[in-house]
Amino acid sequence: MKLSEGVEWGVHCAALLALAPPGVAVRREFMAAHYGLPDAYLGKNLQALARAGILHSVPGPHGGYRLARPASRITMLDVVTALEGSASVFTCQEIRQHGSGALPPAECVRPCTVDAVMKQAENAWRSTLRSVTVAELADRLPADVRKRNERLLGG
Amino acid sequence: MKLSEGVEWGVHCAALLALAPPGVAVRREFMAAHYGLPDAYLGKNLQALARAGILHSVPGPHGGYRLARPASRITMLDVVTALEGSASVFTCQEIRQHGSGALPPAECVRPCTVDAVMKQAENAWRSTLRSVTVAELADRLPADVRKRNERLLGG
DNA sequence: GTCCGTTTACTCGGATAGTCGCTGTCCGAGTTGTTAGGG
DNA sequence: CCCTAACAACTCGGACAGCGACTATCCGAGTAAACGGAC
Repeated sequence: MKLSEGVEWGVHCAALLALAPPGVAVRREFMAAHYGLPDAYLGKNLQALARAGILHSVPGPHGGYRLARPASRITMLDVVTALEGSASVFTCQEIRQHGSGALPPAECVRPCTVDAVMKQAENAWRSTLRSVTVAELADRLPADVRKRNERLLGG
Repeated sequence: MKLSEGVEWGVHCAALLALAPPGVAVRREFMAAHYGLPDAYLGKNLQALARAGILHSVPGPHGGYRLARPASRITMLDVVTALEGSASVFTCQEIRQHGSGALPPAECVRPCTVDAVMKQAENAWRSTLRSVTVAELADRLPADVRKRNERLLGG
């Protein structure tokens, strides 16, 4: 039970792309070098973000990746879901209905309590991630760092 | 990113053990049959719970597992942590300090914003799981089911 | 009848294979900018 | 000088190995009960 390493990469790269001028694509190799990541494998993760409609990929010279919509409309949950899949962390196997102690369907009209608590916990986790946008992550960078990155991406 | 299947087994078995008379151990095979689980592999998970001090294992005839402390003092988080490990779901690799865009240590006095949000989300998740005890799970069973299980375990 | 030693059966525990998904890498498809040639 | 067409370089995209963790299983170590015999 741990998140893929690429989640951290995706969030940081999205926050970095938020500092690029609108419509400008950033090369994959640049982001990989900027954060010291393996170039090819980073592409694997950015692909997933592009498929999810979070990033837009531009091929050819002057190509790269740009945000598919304003950074203020991209939450951390969006990035995590795109990279980890939308499946629940916990999937109830309904073991209460199996084995020698199986409950009859009449007793299982109400959802499994264990599953309910797990879902509630996961919702709390998701809500926290949904409450933070990529734009906010970019804004919370130190001012000088933000300016430096904007200069690197703008030129 | 998904929980081990054994988590569900562990929680249900703990809730079942909460219905057994104090001091009485329940055989592993009984629990496996009760929920339709693979006997040997269930043992692997119960071992982890025993090592974590949640269950107490009793060898020999009339042996089995019993709760190591009152069910009201065992939370779902305890069970999950025992089976999945205490490591964080997200581990910040501090990529902001690596690569060509590495930040100087002076800029990294404050923790990484991404890491902070991830920790906050995970704390929300953990808090929800910590708020429910195994005793409550057992109490929320339908009354007739609870009585039936108590009778199965008591005799 | 009581006590003790042996036997027996039963339970958990760790060590051992199999499978799936994440990690890491490579080369090909597609697009754009460039450049050379002709009008 | 301008237009066109072919070329070349650069970018992402999907297909191909490597590794670790979860899944599944088996047999041995240890224990408590039961049983038989002696006193």
